[in-house]
Amino acid sequence: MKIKTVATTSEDNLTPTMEDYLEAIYTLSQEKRAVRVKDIANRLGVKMPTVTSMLKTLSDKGMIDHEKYEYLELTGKGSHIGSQIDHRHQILKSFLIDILQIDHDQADEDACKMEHAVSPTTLERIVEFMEFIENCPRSGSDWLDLFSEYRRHEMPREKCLEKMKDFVDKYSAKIRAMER
Amino acid sequence: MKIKTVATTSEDNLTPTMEDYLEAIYTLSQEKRAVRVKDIANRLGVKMPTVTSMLKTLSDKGMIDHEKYEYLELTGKGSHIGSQIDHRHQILKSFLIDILQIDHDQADEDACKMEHAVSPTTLERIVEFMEFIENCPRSGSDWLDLFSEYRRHEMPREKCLEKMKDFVDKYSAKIRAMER
DNA sequence: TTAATAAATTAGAAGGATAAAACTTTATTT
DNA sequence: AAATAAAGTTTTATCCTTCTAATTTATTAA
Repeated sequence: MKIKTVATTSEDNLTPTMEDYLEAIYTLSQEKRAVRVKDIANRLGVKMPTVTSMLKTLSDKGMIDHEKYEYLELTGKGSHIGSQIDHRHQILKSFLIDILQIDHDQADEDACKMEHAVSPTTLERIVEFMEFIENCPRSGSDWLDLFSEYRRHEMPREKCLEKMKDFVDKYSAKIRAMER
Repeated sequence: MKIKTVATTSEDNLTPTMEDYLEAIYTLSQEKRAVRVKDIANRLGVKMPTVTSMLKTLSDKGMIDHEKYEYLELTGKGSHIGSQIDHRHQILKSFLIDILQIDHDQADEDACKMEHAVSPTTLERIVEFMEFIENCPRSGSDWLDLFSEYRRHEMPREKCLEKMKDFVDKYSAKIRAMER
């Protein structure tokens, strides 16, 4: 028989918003020696009282150490989660910028929302996909350049043909190299 | 001088949750003649009173027509938004399944969350990227099959070489065809 | 057609995220 | 050190989303 262990506030079901706070605190503490309430508010685009009340919540959940009017620090748990979220953010941002060629600011904005939406499986698959693009001789960075041109509709027949020939030459050389 | 026009409930700032309801109602109304509160509740995994209160909100926003205890219908506006959200969902799902090769259920779950996170720009770029993969002679469906094998770590050297040769033959033929 | 059942709604409550206003504490300046 | 400014907190309130329990309406079966 299963007995539910006294469920207090301290369960670590974090909402996306809480994750955002942990991520912000994590990145801020990497940028400067001390994290201030004001900085968190600025980073997340909310007012200071909102931060204060969230700090209370995160304290109760054992994610941060915080004494009134004093500096705050992530606990081991909080730091771990903060870095995780930041990691997801970086992966998604890289995908948006390097593969989809989204501009920096937009990528950052989208990554910030997507980091809460994407499952671990999908995130891992995105990493594999980026690796695959990089490593497969048929894709790689010149193929991504092609995507860039494709988007701009700058792909007249002759240019395309020329590029295809270029590619097939290099590709054949690669095969010969492998055979040796 | 700008005068703010009496901002009542009827502003159409929709939260992601509201968008989910509109999408659910939209897809349900395509699946069956009448949409029932119970169906919406089931589809979204909430209880019926939650649906009732959201229907009130969406009514106030002019998204649905709904008389107590009677069937409900999307208005033009509501239907338009519902179909838009569904469209985003389909695009993201297709990307997750066809490109990233995520399984169906997981893709559906992720798409449902991502549909609120991804900007129009990024969504459009994903469409272009899928088109590019499909149309560029260097990628295409066999390249995606390669990704599938890559993921499973089934890419011994000989197999890779063999595949590369196969590809270069077909690719060369394609170039010759274009030159004519 | 009435009794039983299913569907929908109301009422009341709670938790999460936010902010304005007022207050307290800490830091800075003179 | 006192005065001023800046940072942080409390209090109070709102909006959003959800729920349970109780009630009402509609549908179905006897």
